[in-house]
Amino acid sequence: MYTVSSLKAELHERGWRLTPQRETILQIFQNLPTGEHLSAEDLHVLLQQDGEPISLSTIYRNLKMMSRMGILRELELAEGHKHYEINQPAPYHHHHLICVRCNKTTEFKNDSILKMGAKTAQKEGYHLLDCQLTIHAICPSCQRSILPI
Amino acid sequence: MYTVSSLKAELHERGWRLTPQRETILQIFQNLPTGEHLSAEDLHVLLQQDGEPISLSTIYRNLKMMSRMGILRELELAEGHKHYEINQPAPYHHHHLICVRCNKTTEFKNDSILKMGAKTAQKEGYHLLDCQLTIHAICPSCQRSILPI
DNA sequence: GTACATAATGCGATGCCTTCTCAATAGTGC
DNA sequence: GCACTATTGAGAAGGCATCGCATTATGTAC
Repeated sequence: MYTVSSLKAELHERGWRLTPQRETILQIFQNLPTGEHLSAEDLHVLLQQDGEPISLSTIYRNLKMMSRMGILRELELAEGHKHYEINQPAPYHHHHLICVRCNKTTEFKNDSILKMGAKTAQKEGYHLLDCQLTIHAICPSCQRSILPI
Repeated sequence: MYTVSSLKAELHERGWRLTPQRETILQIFQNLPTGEHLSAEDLHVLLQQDGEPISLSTIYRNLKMMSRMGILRELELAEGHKHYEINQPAPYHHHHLICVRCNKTTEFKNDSILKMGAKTAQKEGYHLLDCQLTIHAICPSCQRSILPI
């Protein structure tokens, strides 16, 4: 599990600082039930409710930073804005099946996908951060409905 | 290859119409070299240069519609806006490796991923439209640079 | 412990991609 | 050819995300 002290170490390596805001954000994601993901706005509201508000600018900046460090995954689901979740190795690592009509999102696991992703990145000399298989499809219920696309 | 007449048939099934604009957009994507993808804006400019301008509203509407029909793939690369390309089966089907620092995007093929995606969709009763493995990583050149994240 | 350099925060303004509204246009079936 | 209505085009509006800058505060050196 990625800890606050490993975050601190990694930040210091680059001459950056550990702030209470960064620590809080990391902890929120660590305590989130597996497979739950938050948008920047969700996180903003959640923190206000918890009585430790963090400005939206800071949230956006740190979500982006933590994604680029490989700590978080940036998900493009179907709602038109990004979602974030903690980035975990197998066997917690998972992927998403999305209905393009009702936006219903289902998780599924498949460890060989992560292996393939790692192999591809390695072959090209890339340092892997995240690897997501996103399936766009139409769910059974939407297939039955006559509603337009 | 998906043709104009199959587009027409599929539109008519739903009570929709084949317009010159839709025909033009489909043809542009069909004639694009494999692996090239366009943003809405790219397409808009391209059409103006070709002397058959189509309004941005219409472009956005039809790109979305054709993605939801499974004709186009909607790609989330790293530039902050969507890109589109024609959706092709194996062995043309491919995936993307993206450097989160310089946004360099590389394609790679792996037919077993499409098979897994199809199997997953089928198992859940979904009608598959598209399946993309997106790898976020840091390219060799950016690993060497000292530049911040 | 104190002081300093500068990274990070918060606020509001700004930007950009995308969607919406609505009158005008044009496919389709009869 | 006519009626019906899906579609288009133009501009306005919306929403997510980023930027600029004054203020705050972390980490380091003394």
